[in-house]
Amino acid sequence: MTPQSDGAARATPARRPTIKDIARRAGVSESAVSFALNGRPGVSQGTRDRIHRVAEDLGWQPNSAARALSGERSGCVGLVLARPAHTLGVESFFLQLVSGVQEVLAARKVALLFQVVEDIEAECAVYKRWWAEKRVDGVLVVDPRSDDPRPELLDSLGLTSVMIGAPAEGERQVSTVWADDSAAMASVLAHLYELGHRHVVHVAGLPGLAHTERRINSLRTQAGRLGLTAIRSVPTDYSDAEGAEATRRVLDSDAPPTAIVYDNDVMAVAGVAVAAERGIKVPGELSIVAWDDSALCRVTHPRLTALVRDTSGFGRLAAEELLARLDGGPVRSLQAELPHLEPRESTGPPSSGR
Amino acid sequence: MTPQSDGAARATPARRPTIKDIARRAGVSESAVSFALNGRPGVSQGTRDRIHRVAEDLGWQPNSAARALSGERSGCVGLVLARPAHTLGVESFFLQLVSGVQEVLAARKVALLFQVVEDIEAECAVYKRWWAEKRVDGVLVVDPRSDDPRPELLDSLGLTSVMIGAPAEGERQVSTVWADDSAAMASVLAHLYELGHRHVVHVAGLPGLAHTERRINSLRTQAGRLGLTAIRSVPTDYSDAEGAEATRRVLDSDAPPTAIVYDNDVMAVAGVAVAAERGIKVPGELSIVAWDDSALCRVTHPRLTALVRDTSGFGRLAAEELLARLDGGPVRSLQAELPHLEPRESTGPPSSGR
DNA sequence: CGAGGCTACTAATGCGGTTTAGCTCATGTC
DNA sequence: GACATGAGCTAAACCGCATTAGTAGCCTCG
Repeated sequence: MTPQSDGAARATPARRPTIKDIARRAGVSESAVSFALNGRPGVSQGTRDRIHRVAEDLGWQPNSAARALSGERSGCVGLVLARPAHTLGVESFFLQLVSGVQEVLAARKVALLFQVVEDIEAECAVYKRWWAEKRVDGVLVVDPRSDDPRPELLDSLGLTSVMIGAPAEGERQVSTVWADDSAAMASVLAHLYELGHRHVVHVAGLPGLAHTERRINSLRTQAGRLGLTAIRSVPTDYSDAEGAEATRRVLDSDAPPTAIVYDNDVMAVAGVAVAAERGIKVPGELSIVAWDDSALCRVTHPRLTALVRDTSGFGRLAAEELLARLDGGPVRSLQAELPHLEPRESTGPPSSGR
Repeated sequence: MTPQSDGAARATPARRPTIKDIARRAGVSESAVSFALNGRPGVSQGTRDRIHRVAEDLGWQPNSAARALSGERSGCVGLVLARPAHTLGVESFFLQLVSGVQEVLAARKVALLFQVVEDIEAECAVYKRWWAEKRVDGVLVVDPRSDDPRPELLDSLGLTSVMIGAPAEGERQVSTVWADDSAAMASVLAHLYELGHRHVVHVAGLPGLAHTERRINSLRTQAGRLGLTAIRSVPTDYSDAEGAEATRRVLDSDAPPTAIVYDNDVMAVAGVAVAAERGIKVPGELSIVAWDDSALCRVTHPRLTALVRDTSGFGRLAAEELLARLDGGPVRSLQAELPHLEPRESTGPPSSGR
């Protein structure tokens, strides 16, 4: 193969410097370099400084593979998203979460391994493989479920992990970062109650997810407390299609609600579209609340009242807890800041006619 | 620290099996195991089969660090997203792209390292660090710009890479996967022209991006060819806010257009909201086209005519090209399937009054 | 029948770090 | 002045795999 015809040929790139190079230039042994660069005792301050200077000069960075092989850290944490491909990408939640996670990880030079899979079985398989390959030091786990198999698996593998979204069940060595969905639901209902709504429907997300269950339960409890009569939750898969479908069914029922709470922004927007389609005035004849704020909620007409969460802050919190755990910290359960309701134009008093 | 009080303590997890374990169980040397498991010659079929069985039994997986250290592959590719945190997460483009990328990578057991940074300088720093740490074998690069510094950097580092979105400039060793934005813009304009529109505005994306420039140029060319009179492009940052703002300015001008083409779905939806706000009928008084389809385009009222691209297919194509390059394939420039227009309810003939 | 060649395997080395054991020399102690 | 001590450094082993350089045994052939 001639150099000029080989598509993959290129000028030899600069060689990566190693601690051996540093040792030679600084006139010390490789071990001294390792000690100095890792801040361990065994080298004088003078030598230490000299080694640091040389390393800087050479632009040395530790070879992550070598470090992972000898030390026990790979400098990498993982995040798996189990979602069928077609439901991906509409919600802003994940990218925001990830951007928060990154902020914290990047500061500590920890990389994030990301994988999208079809279902939870595939997700578990990924954890097993990552563990066997020693690819990650720990993982962030999203979408906790009621009766979730993952904590047990992660525990048995000894993979340090942080669950994002629901408090831990049982005695697992899994930290948790969660938001108080119950209190949030209570604040949404309080808002609607004050406006005069007595008949509210909750278009919920996937039934298996822990936070869905918590929201549904909270809805029941609050309804009892406030003395609301007709309330119920309708499960969906979070897609715009099912959100619209659920809205149609609910509006077609004998006693349609005066307000609907949607478990994500996409479904809420779909709900607005269905109302528009039928000539139902929002908020005059129907009030709408979206769980999770995003640009979406601001581009509809009317703009949507939404439950605002600091999603990227949530990500930061989770990443910090994971790093703390990797540093030997205890298993903890951390609660994120309580979401607050941002009233906009999609909620108002119900029309007296109904 | 006593075991029972140590939060991080846990039952010793199963030890990872190594090729040494396999060698012992199979009664051969470690090298024989390595040969057998990597499909190299030097072992008889019988021994090969036996080794494979033992490896299977033990649930062996290659330690990625060890492999990266001895072989030259890390089994990992990278993707950096340079976006200010607040503009993240609204577009469906990236998650869809990533999900396509994953499909291909997962099949080959290649991991994806993902990073979100603020700007292109930080992006370049990440490439340098990844290279120095030998963390990735190659990278996928998104959001190509006119006058992009990244191909040169990647080339000098010798980091195998695939640009997603624009054909390569110059003589860089960088493959490209791109869509024909010019032809796509032409098809959008043809559609509007046939409906009778002669005055079209293009609410474009970020001015520095290569595909933005291509779309703008194509708009000019086509306008000349079709004999459209008043046409122009307005740059934005892709956000709903700027999309709405641009729409207001355009509608307030002396000669408002009869149709607007938006460079992404979010801005198009924002445009619909502005029209609704002002009581302008869509498509009666204003036709709207969104570049990129998503759930968003289907939940508005009316539903939006959109330019549909197979985004996850795009991701698959890019990932395949990257793997091919890593296997020694030549630098190529691949064109993705031409986007097609999906006419929905937001486009129609212009009102004669205008 | 011995040289040469092939097959099937083993031993040894290296990748780039970390870590343990050991070594040298100056210092303090009684 | 003999001896323990500790600071400051080096040599060597090791992590788990890939790879190169053998080596032993068998077959072929002049």
